[in-house]
Amino acid sequence: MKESLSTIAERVGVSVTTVSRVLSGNAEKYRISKTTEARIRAEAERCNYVPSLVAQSLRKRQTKTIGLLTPSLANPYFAEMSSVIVSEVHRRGYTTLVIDTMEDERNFSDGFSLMLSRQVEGILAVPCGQDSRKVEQINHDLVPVMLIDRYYEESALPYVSTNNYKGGYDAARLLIKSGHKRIACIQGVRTSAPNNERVRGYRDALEEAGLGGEAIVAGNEFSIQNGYLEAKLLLSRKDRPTAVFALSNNITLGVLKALKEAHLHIPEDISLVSFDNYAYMDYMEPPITRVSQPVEDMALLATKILFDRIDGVSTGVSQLRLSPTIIQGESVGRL
Amino acid sequence: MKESLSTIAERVGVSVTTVSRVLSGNAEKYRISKTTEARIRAEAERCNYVPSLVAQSLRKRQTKTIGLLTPSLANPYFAEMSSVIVSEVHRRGYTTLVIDTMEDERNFSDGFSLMLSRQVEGILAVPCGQDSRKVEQINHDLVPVMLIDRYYEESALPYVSTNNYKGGYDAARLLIKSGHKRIACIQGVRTSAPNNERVRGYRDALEEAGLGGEAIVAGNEFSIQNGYLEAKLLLSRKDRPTAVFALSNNITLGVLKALKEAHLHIPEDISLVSFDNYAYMDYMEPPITRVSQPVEDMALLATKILFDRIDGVSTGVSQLRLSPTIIQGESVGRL
DNA sequence: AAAAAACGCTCAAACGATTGTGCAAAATTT
DNA sequence: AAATTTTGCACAATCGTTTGAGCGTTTTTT
Repeated sequence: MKESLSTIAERVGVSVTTVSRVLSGNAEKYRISKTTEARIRAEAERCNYVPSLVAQSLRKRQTKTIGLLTPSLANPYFAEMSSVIVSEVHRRGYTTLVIDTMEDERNFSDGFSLMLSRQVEGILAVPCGQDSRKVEQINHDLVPVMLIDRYYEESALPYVSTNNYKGGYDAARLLIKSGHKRIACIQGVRTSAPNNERVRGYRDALEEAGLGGEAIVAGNEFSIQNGYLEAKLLLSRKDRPTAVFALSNNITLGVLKALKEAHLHIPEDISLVSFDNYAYMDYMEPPITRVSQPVEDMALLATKILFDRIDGVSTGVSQLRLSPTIIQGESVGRL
Repeated sequence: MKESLSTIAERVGVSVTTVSRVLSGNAEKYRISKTTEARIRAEAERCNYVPSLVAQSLRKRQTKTIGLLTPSLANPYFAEMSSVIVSEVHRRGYTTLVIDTMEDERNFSDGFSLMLSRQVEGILAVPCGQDSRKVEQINHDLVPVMLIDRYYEESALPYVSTNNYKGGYDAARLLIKSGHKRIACIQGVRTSAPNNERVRGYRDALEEAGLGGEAIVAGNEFSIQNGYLEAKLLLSRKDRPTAVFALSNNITLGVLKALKEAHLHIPEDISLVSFDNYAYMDYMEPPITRVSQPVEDMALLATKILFDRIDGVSTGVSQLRLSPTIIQGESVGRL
């Protein structure tokens, strides 16, 4: 049932070497006769021979495999990213091993070790946690590592990310230009570099407009619940904000729930800008104005750089931030 | 840099065998002295030894790997499914190789071959296309295959799917009980078994209520555009339906767009029931009533059955359909 | 007709692990 | 003190490939 070079060799009556050379397309190079070649090919065909990539990997010392460590496949943002990566890796003749770290630093670290023992030729990872040492050592000594979306602040590890600062800045500018002064920002996890960059952009925009004192930054999780709770608190303030900037799609959903409970309408009573772009946002009432991250480009670029490194094409230090774009909905009112 | 049993053996001054036995935890069994064991462990630790799963796989003839073939990781439904599978497989000490077939039958078939050459011990797949022969042969001769979500009509291949018939039936019943008689159904691809089961359930419910003649089934794709176009057509009929049953979340989004353009409000002017469940549906205006598929349970069950088969625990023919549940929104009006 | 070249294929080692068997030295029993 | 058992480890084959080197035949060259 399970065929190998030797079972074929035996039946055809030649050596394993010859079979290998024929089936790997080197018949000509090693002067195997047309007749022998044909007989071997026929037999391989007949018995449905499939070469063992495991054996090939061992011998050739390349597994044609890359590892992907994502914090949550269930999150559409990372799912889309993974989708692009998996396809692109496949297009290049490699296969992807996927591990979902579930936002856990321990899983992340163990995942790396697993990838190493599986001899992957490169690793694409969305990091969890703050400690970059292990990753740096692996990247330096063993296989190329490429970070996506998140990165370590003080590290030289290459990454591709959204220009989150610009996203935060542009969103805040948009609201300011529409006349808003009390603009609250509901953030996600505070240890995440992208989150902090968004907040920094938001703060700078306010500062620039002479609204530095008005900045309100709340929240600590990229979840619906966090968005809901923080929005509840914001709405109960005496000086209720006139606009909310939600730093993720889930936070936005939570905000929407709170607004609904307070019978507040967008954009008449309050304005809303979200981070992240999903199709459904166009179909909300009203459509949500949002900062769209270039997920596909990020994934493509990260994959390309990783493969360049695998192929030995030096690209120097690459720490890239791609510009987000604003998608206009109708959730921002003029004051 | 790259350590192996032999580099360690050499440095410690023992045989490869001994190192192997110590590091695989069999020191006791093979009477390796405590001192030797300690020296080997220390050296392995020092040089960051990571065993090669590739070499182990070749020798032990088990790769501890399973393959996952999904039609579109970018689709949140399959992303969630994949998320559960990847985690569950990982929990069992295996790793998942992922291929995105992009709904292409050729990719699907090639993906299977790739998985085989990588010697996976089992395959979880959402099939594309109609031809089950290759899959059946592989399942019979080589490695256990388990289908999820979709399945082949006339095949004995094991699968876990939603009870789509019940989903279609229940949704239609719900609308009928609310007084609707002209209930249109917008479907997805007509070669998909789940799609057809949903339609069959819908038809049976209408039939039962004496509305057999009223059935309207339109559409041919699980896309926003299809939902939009078909809804446009439906709305332009003289006998406009009073309710729409959209067979996927994307179709629903398309319907919403068409309704908005026609200035029709849900549920006053028209009712809507969707298939698939996503958090955002609770935050639409109004929240959408929908048929929720038990994605997590399906994924868990499929994975369990696959592993049972890998472990040689016979489970007989398992073709399972799990009941969907209806999540009540406010998108269905009484007539 | 002898020498050289081309032909067609095989040998054997290697990749990095695992594992049944074997064997000398030490410890124990008789 | 001889026989037996236990201890502690090594040998060598194996998994399924790849690959440099080699070797007998046939064909071509001179």
